[in-house]
Amino acid sequence: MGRPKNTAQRRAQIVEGLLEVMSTRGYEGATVVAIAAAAGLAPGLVHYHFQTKQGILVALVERLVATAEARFAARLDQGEDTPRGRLDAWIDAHLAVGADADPGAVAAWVFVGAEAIRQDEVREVYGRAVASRAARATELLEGVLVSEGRSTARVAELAALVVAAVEGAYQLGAAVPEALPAGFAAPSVQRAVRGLVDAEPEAMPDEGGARGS
Amino acid sequence: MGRPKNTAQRRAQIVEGLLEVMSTRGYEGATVVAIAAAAGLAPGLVHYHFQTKQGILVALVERLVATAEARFAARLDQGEDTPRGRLDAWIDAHLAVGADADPGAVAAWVFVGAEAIRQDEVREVYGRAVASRAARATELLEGVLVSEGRSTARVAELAALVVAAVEGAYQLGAAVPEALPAGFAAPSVQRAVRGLVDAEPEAMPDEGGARGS
Amino acid sequence: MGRPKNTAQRRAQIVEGLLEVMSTRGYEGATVVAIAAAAGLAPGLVHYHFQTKQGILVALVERLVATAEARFAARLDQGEDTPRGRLDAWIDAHLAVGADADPGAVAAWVFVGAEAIRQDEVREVYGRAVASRAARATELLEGVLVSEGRSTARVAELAALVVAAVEGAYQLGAAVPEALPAGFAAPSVQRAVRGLVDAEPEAMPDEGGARGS
Amino acid sequence: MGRPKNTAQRRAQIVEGLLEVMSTRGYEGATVVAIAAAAGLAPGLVHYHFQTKQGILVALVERLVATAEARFAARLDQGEDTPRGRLDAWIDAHLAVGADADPGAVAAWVFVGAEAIRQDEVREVYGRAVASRAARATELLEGVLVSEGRSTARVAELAALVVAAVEGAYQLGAAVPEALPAGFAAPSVQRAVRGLVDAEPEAMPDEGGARGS
DNA sequence: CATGAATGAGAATTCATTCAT
DNA sequence: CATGAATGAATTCTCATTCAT
Repeated sequence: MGRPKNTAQRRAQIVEGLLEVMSTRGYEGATVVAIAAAAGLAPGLVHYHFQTKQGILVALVERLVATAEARFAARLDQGEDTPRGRLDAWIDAHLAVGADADPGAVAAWVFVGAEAIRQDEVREVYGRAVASRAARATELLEGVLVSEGRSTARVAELAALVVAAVEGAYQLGAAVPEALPAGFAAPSVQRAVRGLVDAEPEAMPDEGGARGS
Repeated sequence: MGRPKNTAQRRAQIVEGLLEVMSTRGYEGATVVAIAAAAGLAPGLVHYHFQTKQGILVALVERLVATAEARFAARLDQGEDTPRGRLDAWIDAHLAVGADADPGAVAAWVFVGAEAIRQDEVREVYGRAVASRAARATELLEGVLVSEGRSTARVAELAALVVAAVEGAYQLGAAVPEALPAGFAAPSVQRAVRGLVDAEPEAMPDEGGARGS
Repeated sequence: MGRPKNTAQRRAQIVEGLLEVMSTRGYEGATVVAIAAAAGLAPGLVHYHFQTKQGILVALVERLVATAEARFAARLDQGEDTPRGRLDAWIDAHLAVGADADPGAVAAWVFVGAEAIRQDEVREVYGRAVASRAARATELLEGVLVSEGRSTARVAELAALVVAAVEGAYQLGAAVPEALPAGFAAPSVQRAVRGLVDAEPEAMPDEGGARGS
Repeated sequence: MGRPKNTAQRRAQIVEGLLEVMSTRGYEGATVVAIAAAAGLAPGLVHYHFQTKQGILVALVERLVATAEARFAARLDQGEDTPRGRLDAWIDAHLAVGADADPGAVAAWVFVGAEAIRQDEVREVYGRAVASRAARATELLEGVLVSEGRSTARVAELAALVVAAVEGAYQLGAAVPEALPAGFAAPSVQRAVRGLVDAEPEAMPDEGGARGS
């Protein structure tokens, strides 16, 4: 009785519409009418499924985070299951330009980052995404450091650096891709991380023992 | 006879007004009326000195670039005049949070980066700024690599990484500063760069000889 | 399901609003707010149905042309069906001040003519209107000339003169009606056209024969 | 003592500036800054010599009228001194496209005519110009009619028709010159007037006698 | 749920006019 | 007289949101 709800699908459609429009026009430039058109829906429907435009943006952040995590999971399944392999998979998931790359998503993410400065609700969800990403990077880096007998004292700092480099690569890639050297992407950062890990001092017996045993 | 021109001063005032407003409200949120108010001017005057709002943004990019370069120059004068000292001065000029730090400028720069995706004229001037920054980073890194007998083969890649990390640090610092570990800034990156340099292979006799002799 | 479209009706309303306001205030003086008020609509609605104000003007030109043609058709139905009767009907349709006269439309048409000098799109549609009017005048004059055994060599020139006189009468009638002698209008021009036709030389046997037999 | 006044020259310069700008952009489009630029003056000077922009328009009307009258006077000096010669000279002065023709002035005059509908002060001076033109046309036509022994009963109507045709030719010539047949101008109207004169009935003995004695 | 019209508060930009120098 | 900056009201156009159908 009654028609089956299709709310979830409609919401997803609208979020994709925002992603599409926002990747070239930014958040302010993504009018509700344009979002609806990109989603193939009538404008009025947008506000039936989302109370405000900001709500779509929040949903988009979650969608972008989920996609990146899915990419990581997919790469984990294919790659070597070593600490370094896992870290490389994570970097690759975030920077690769392979088949599942999405330049539009990169641009959209940059706009999300800018909106996070202005809108509290966006800041919150963006902050959670960054924090979760940093936590994952920390965990993966720690695995590598421990497995190579290095000190983990500075792991948070290293993770922050990696996350910052990823965000910065998004920004540059979206705005001025020609400014990046040809082939700059995952391999560059993977190599760099290797250098950073090697630069860490060896672990104190205690430290290594505490975690490794 | 006649009234003296004061365009240069007024333009500077207006640019500062945009910087002030934009650092918290973004570019779209920086209305001409708000800019004028921040500059202490009548709204109509803004368009007497700038044809369009975009023109103010372009002028702001130039102002931000010039300020960063002045900070670098100032640090060069105080620091050690060694390849590493110069590189550290550059990083410090771009990431330090000292007396001449300007959090507003950081946020504004992030918004500039986002606008560069949408507006061709902004992309152009932003692209020039990034390219010049990358060129400077390349030059300084090359100095360090050569002085330490390392290969310069990957210097462009390293420079891009450093520039990306700086942009990313701006983004994170402006939007979610609490996500960065306490004290994350210039020293972190300086340390990391040291690690990256050390990770580079030793220069081939030819290469090193050509430069080192 | 869904809300029915009413664009055609709203557009017509808005065009009438422009006609009303423009007839006394001109095109520049017809602000979108004034047009909306005259149409009994909210200002924002105007730009929902027309992308630009110029678009309303173009639609108005079409409306004015259509009205004049309808007046001509109506007079054709009532009058004698002779070449001269048709020509007189046309002149009357364009210059009469009877029950279906519209002084506002005359003033609006003058403003349209002025805008045609400045705006390409208006020039285009105004040019089409003038050309079609001239073509009709040519056709009707030719009918009269042939039926009276006159040469049609100068028919284009005569038609241009008649069209110019009509445009000029609009201009004078709208701006300085007191400058026109009492009763100046259709009858004057009809009489004058009669004189012009009579002043044409008789048709060459060939010419007359081809058409007149 | 003191510098010599150059007010008259400056006013003339400004009027020419308005003429130049207005001929392509219309009256509203002729901003004070643009007028000043066309006149080679500083914007502030304009309002020193004219209280309002409308004042410049009024002066322009006078300038255009004076120019046309000067053209007529010049042609009178060269042509035959017969009633028909004088009438032809007048038509030629108003419609010729010879060396002293000024397409810009024609367009400007059309804009003046439109402004006359909206602005009382312009209507007044435009009305005077039209009335004086009609009076002159009446006088010249009357001369021809009398000299050819025609009734002058309808002279006012004929004069109005000629003046209307001239205004209409300005309108069409300025907006859609391609709509006029090649060579349409003074000769066409001169020929037409000849036809109109011939179509007038012969004068009653009284009428002719009253004026001719 | 869906459609598309309606609202009204701004947004950037323009500009005649004024005025300090 | 001359210069060019300053003012502020008005203009077109945009758009998130609401709502009738």
